[in-house]
Amino acid sequence: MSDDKNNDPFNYNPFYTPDNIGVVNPPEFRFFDDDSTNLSMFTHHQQAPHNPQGLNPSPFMSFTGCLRSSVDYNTLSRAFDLSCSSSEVITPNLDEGGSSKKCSITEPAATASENGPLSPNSSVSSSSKEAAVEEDGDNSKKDEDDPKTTCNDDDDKSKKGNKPKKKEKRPREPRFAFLTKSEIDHLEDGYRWRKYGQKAVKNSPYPRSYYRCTTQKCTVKKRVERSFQDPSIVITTYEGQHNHECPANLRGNAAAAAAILSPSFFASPSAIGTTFPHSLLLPQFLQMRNPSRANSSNSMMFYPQTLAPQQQQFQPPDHGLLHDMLNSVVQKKEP
DNA sequence: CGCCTTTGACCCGCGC
DNA sequence: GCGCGGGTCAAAGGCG
Repeated sequence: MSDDKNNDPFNYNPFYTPDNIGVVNPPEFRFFDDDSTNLSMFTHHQQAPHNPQGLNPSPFMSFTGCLRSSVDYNTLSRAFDLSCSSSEVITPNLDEGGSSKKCSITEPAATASENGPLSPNSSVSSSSKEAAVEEDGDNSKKDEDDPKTTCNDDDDKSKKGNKPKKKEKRPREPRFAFLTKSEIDHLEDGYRWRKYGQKAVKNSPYPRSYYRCTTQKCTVKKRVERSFQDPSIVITTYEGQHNHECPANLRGNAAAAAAILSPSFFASPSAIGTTFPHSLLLPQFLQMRNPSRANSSNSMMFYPQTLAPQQQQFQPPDHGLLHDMLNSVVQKKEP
């Protein structure tokens, strides 16, 4: 699937957006979201010229929002809605003719928000495959819901025993990938994760680790892999939405974080006090505030689009998750 | 003892 | 149909 009819893997740039993906101005960073059938690319300008809703103008707010709920469209919408003109979601809907559907971020996000930010049922209505997964909480997600209890009796051999009933294709939840410059693979983001697998990545000396949120009923997963071309880059892919409060916040870490982080940066105190996550953000924050002090040990990657793909030092993983996700995007756009 | 990581095996989708 | 690779399971062991 990731087989690249794409381009030269060594010159591949997942952050390169051909024209029809959407025009963006530097500087910016982007979030990639992929549910394997719907892939969305979020672009966000670092400078929000206008903040109509009085929301936090900081680009980090977007990031924190993403981390908080991983793929909380509602949060994203608010975060990115700093400037409606500059935020957009490109959703190539592979199921519907395959042509990229480009829309304002308010569209999918608003749909989600109508149902509540964390409601697993927040179906994105029509084309919400991801919502379908979460919502009919039944056992379409056999592994998420406490695998031990759900795989009851007989058919726990779901592993080996092929169920007679045709299994519908399990739609994947939307995903977001973050690139982080860090020496440690598993970055602390405030949530508790349990590692449930590790796989070698093809053509990469670095394995990919699979984590699941340890909170009950929470289906969020994340995958962590390291770019083999730039080992200092950690690619973290979140999948799903947290349906609970960030444990770090509950433990009062948020208060500490809020104490450290200047409110002037985060115009919305509530955003900090209740949801701001995590030590992960701190280095980025420090780097932002004082770039000279920040070394590269743990910093969020931003991709100024001023750099042409060929100019960028960082070469994303050829066979990583981003590659997969981006492949679908690029392939969509190529006739 | 509870929680976590490790790791080999298994499942499944996809391309050939 | 087969092989490959990604994703997941679950037993075993480690650690605090």
